[in-house]
Amino acid sequence: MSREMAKTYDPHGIEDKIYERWMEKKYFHAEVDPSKTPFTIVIPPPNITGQLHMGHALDNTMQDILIRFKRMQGYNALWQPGTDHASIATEVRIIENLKKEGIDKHDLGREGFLERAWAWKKEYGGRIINQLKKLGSSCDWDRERFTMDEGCNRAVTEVFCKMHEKGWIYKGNRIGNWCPVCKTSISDAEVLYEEQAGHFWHIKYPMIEEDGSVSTRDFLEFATTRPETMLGDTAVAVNPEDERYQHLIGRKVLLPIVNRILPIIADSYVDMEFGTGVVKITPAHDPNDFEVGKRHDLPQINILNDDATINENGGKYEGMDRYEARRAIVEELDRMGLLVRIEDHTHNVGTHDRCGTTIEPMIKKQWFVKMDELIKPAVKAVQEGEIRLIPERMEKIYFNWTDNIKDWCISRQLWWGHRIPAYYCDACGETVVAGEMPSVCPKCGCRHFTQDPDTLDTWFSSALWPFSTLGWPEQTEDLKYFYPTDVLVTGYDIIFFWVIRMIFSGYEQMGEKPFKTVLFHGLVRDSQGRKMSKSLGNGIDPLEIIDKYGADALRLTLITGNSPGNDMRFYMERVEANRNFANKVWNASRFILMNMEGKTGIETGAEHLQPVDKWILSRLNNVVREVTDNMENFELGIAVQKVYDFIWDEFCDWYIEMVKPRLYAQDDADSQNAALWTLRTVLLDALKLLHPYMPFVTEEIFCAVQSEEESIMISSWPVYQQDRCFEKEEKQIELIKDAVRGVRNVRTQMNVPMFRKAHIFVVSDKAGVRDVFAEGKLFFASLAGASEVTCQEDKNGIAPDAVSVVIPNATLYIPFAELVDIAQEIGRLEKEKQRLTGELERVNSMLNNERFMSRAPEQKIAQEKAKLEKYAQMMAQVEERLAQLKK
RNA sequence: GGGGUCUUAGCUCAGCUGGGAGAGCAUCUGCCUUACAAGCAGAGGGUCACAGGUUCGAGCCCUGUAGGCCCCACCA
Repeated sequence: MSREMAKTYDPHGIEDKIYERWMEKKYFHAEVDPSKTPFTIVIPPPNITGQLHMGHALDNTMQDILIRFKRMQGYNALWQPGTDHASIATEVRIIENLKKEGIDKHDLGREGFLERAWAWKKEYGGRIINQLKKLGSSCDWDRERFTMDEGCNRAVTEVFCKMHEKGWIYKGNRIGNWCPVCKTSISDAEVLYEEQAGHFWHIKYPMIEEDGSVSTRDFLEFATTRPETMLGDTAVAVNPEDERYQHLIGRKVLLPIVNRILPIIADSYVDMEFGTGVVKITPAHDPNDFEVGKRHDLPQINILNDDATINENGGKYEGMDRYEARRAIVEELDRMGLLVRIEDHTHNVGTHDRCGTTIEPMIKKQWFVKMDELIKPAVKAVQEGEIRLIPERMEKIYFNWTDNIKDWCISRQLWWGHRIPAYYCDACGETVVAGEMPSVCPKCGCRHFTQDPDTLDTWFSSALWPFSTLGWPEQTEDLKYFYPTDVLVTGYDIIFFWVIRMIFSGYEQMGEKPFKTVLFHGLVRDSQGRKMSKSLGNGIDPLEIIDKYGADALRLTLITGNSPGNDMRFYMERVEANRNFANKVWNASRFILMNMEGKTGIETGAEHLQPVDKWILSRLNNVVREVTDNMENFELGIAVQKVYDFIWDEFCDWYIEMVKPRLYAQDDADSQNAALWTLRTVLLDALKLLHPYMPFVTEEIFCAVQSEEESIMISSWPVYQQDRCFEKEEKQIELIKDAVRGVRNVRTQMNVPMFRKAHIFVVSDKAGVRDVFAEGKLFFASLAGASEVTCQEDKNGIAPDAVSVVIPNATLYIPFAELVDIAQEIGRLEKEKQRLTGELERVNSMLNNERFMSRAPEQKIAQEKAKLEKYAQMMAQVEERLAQLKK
């Protein structure tokens, strides 16, 4: 039955071997089965550029725990895996690589570039999948999907066309965030604001006199952080309430350098308190100014090229980089005497989250998704509890976003991604949105079209992931059966990017929520609380941890001491502690196997249970119920902590120790069988509870102990059993545990490492208590380290110098002479006496030394005198005890 | 400016709907007891940030104060 088990658990080799067997047996695979209830999780698809990091490890461990738990509970558990094309992240990486070869993406052309991209996907796309496998993830790999595979492409096109038809996708001229390096627009969510030291340039524009001439005396002063944008100014604004400027509203100023006449307008957007209360308005290069411009019907003058150099509207500055132009313009203004002063000013600058470039607000024609209607069911779902967010506070963050929702810019000027299914007639320019290139223009009959060159935001396809992976837009059996999914596990950092968009997409396309629960986790930080990042070099590679300590230890570390939505710090010490736990479980199992070896009557054990056996079974029963409850409520860390404590503390440190005398004695087969049956039963159930967290070590042991069920991962989850509830025995054993702890305390206090012989008298006026000890004599004595236990009603016959231990309803007495191994104790005391003699001599000689007494500070003398007293006292005690013992 | 969150043992953190103050690591003491020294048995260590309030009772609920972290918006 048992194979050779090493003294120390070594995950090397074992994990891979087990994972292979699971794969071969197809345990991860789920098929539609109407007789079973489905439980579905769809993986947050990792980027194909990705390498497994701690965030993935945490995210996927949580999912794997839930999936394994539900699978064991008898659900038809599907964990749908796949990867994300990660449009811009991947494109940036490929461009970097091309750069190393000295190639620009435009040299390759669109087709050539895409070829490279697909080659990249082929080479690296599978890497992270293999890394997920090392972690033990029980995904249904037969169903692996990719956001740009055929099915997902169909889903994307379908959604785009449907929503366009509905008028919810539109193309508009809007001011948006432009990255001059990536040369693409990006959504608001992709902008990171950084505080940067900059300047505040105070500039004045000359007023235009009533007669149309340029004033040489009157100027209007304002401040700006981006002086170069003045090339695109089309107005100057003041607050309509501002008394200082009331009289100027409606008059005009001259825009220097460009020599354009600008109106002075009134708009409440202007803050009277800030700066001079005057703002230059550049509708084409500032989002606020854009809005002001629309309100006042101002012209929009774009002054920048796509690479942020000045365009033809910048006159002599054409071709200059934005920052160069800034310098030059400031100089020129200074020469003209229009520069008032320069202040230092730190302000927030928007940067592109992928490349760090300062973004430039630009007016571009982009595709947008209209959000106001679309978002409604998504708000309602969370409000009404149709979708549950864990922890609950995420709802506030969720609503904070939905309440301030803006239309979603979905077009990107990139090549790697889903190309927008819009076609423009070469002859008349008519736009046709369709699943494929139209053959004839509905307007002019021309047969030549050009497809929109832009691709979609990468989150557009991710938003469809919960149903596109199940076959949508086809109405497949999988879709009907597995959708809506049950839980989504993800980090709170992508709640806006992804979670919300999946929710509204699910309602819009499927008419049904994409998942019932969203379980959020936080970031995994380093031991100093810093975000793990490549630039800091403080990232810990999960694969290295797995290699050194095993996936089980890593998984446990990520799950314990962590609660939903909170960040956690990663400590190597905790990995070690959890590796030790795996080893503990291993050794307990080894012990049980060794004792089961060659025994035949174990199955009859259930008929002869003793109180201790009932105690541990009852405790297990409670743990089963609590752990199951915790897991149903997604309290994974709490659940596994309970399993950990049960196994280590109650099962190993108490039950196994209590049962040893019965296993070693050869005279009572019934008792021994009962113990072995209980050991095996408790071990197997405990392993099952632990399996979702530590799949490998539990499987390895399970297979060694048990051959009836072929794998722990498809075994059935333990359930609470009424007939395993033994309240009376629980109380009894708790009493004995108290007694044992009490005796051990005495032993430590009296410095008696081991009793050679000790007689413990249990005195209680309650017959029931005496019976408990009488019955548990054997293991009580063994745990307390006594050779004999006597239970009696009163103190009669107990030596007067006995040491007492008080527990509820009873007092234990240990005769002093028996407690102490006299020879050993005398030896110890002699040694102590010797030491004290030495100390006393030293102190005495000090205090008798005249020079010391005259020179040492009083404090020091007092100190030494106190010592003298203390030592003398100790000496007296030692001598007294020695005398007592020698008698 | 708006919102969130945290402050519990030396360190890192659990503590669900209010009733026992906990874990891991670290520290100290004693043990090579035939499953495990990656172990066993003990011990020390906390006015649960501060101030009020609700309650028979508060780490947990309410108000305020101080400090830390995060998200959103972004004032030219």
